[in-house]
Amino acid sequence: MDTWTSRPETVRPSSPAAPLRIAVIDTDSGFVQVLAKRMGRLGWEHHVRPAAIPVDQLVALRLSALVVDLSVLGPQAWEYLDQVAQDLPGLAIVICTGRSSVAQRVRGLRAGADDWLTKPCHPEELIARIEAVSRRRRRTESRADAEPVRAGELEIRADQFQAFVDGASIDLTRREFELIELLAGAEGRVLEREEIYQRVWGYAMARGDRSVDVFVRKLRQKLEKASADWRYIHTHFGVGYRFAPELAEGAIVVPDAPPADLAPAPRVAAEQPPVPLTAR
Amino acid sequence: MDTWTSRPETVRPSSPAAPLRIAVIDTDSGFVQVLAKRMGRLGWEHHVRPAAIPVDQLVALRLSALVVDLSVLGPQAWEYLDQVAQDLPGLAIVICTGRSSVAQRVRGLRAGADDWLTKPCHPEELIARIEAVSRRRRRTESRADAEPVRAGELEIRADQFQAFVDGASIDLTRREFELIELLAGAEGRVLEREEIYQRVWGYAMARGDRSVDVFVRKLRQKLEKASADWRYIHTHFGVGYRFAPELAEGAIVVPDAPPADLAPAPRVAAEQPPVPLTAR
DNA sequence: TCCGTTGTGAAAATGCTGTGAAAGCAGCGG
DNA sequence: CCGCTGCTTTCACAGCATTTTCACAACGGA
Repeated sequence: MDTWTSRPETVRPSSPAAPLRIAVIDTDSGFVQVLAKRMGRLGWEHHVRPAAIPVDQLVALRLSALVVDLSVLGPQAWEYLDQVAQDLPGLAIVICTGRSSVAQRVRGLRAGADDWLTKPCHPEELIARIEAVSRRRRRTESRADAEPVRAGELEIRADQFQAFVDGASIDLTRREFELIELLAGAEGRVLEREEIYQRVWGYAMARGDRSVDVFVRKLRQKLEKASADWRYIHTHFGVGYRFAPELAEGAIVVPDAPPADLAPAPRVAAEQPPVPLTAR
Repeated sequence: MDTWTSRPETVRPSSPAAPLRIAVIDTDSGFVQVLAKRMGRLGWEHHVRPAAIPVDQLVALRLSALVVDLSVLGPQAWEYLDQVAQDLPGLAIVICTGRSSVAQRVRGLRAGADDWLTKPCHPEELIARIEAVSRRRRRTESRADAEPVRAGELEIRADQFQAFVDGASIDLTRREFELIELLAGAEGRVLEREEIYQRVWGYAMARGDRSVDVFVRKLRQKLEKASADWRYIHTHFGVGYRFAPELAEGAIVVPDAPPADLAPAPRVAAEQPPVPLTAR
């Protein structure tokens, strides 16, 4: 074996980024214990379970990654893997299990697993693989210090889970807030329903689910009531929604400091034809 | 060993999504040959090199993933890995190399490698791991950060599902957009109707289906209205269509700083014979 | 000139989105 | 334990944007 092994093996410190949330499904108490300690020291939140975690509970955990020993799951391992991968497409899955055939590993990876590690393995390698697999994921930046987003007359304050117009709360529910936060954060991009659902609800959208539409309606109602001259959420037919504050047609611009006559482009227009609700 | 191994090991067919672009840096000709054949059959574009590929060349290759045997790189392996990971953060890196220590693997993964596979290994497992890694990679990138394509007066923005002229939306529907996106992406190549249909509609075109023609017409109409001096979509009789922005015959080239008196582009010479729509 | 291919306009079919309301659910105070 | 309350999910329907289909005209190539 040649030279690439010869250089010093300094291990770069792991990034201090946002803490990961990990669940480990395993019964090997020794292994799990070491792992838990290591994750604790890294500041990762972790849950250890000796059996499969139902999908809806997984959703509630809002994990970054799931580590599974397939042998713990018994005969339903593949089924479980399929289901988790399908319902939580954003979740990183690392399989860490005993001896296996190539075909099994291939099957697992194709089913949606992100990595497959064979036991016995060194905990540090597992940690490194979890990191590698989660690297792209920029989960929750702490809401606390996120500065308020302003758009049109709207002010979105992540630290309060609330949006304001003129300093008055719009009175959004949690989901409504998460939705508008996501849309507003996407900065004018069109978001597809599936992506919206996935990121707000935390799991895959069932075919035919209209929740996103319904919440968009509720948002539009509340926004309309509080900030009538503005249109914030635009529909892209067959695609999804886009957030962008725009003055409603027919809205009269009231200047901040009234130089009433040289009026900076009062965009009005008498009888405009009614605006179709869909933008494109 | 228990029951999870007992279920049938049907391997799910890999997704028919966009073909991957892979480079393999390895000197093990036998292994590489098998690999290349397999990738070929999957429709992946692949390059095989017996030595490190300079970073600027890597950029030009526009890869989805890079497979490296570190032992080929010699003493500069780590350095190279660091550099590639840093300069091409969007590139998936799979290390496939001979025996290694845990510390080496950890180091490689921390440095930015997405996976590490130990030789000897089964080509199919490597393929599956490349797929897994690309899958994850692609999820995070999506259309969001794809930069706009410009052609003639046209700007195609994937994140908006829309095309613009002068910053104004052309008002394309979803299918129209997907069609022009495909055509523009093919950059001057002639695409056959079957291929267009297959890639935009997602399934095989029925004999006699005219949808493609109809949508080309709609696109041409909208493009003509917004960007009259340009012809973008060219018909190739008996074959299909080709996208290429070309100044219309008879269009007057308006200089950047227009001499005010010869008027803003009164396009057209008197009766030109109508331009044949078909190019050849 | 003839035949198959492509352009065109409009009708018909499809299926997406907006909407109001009812049904499900979780938390709470009594 | 019960019923209330507010939020979320589901449903059915109306309206209409988009897509598909069709018949026919125009055109390209031999």
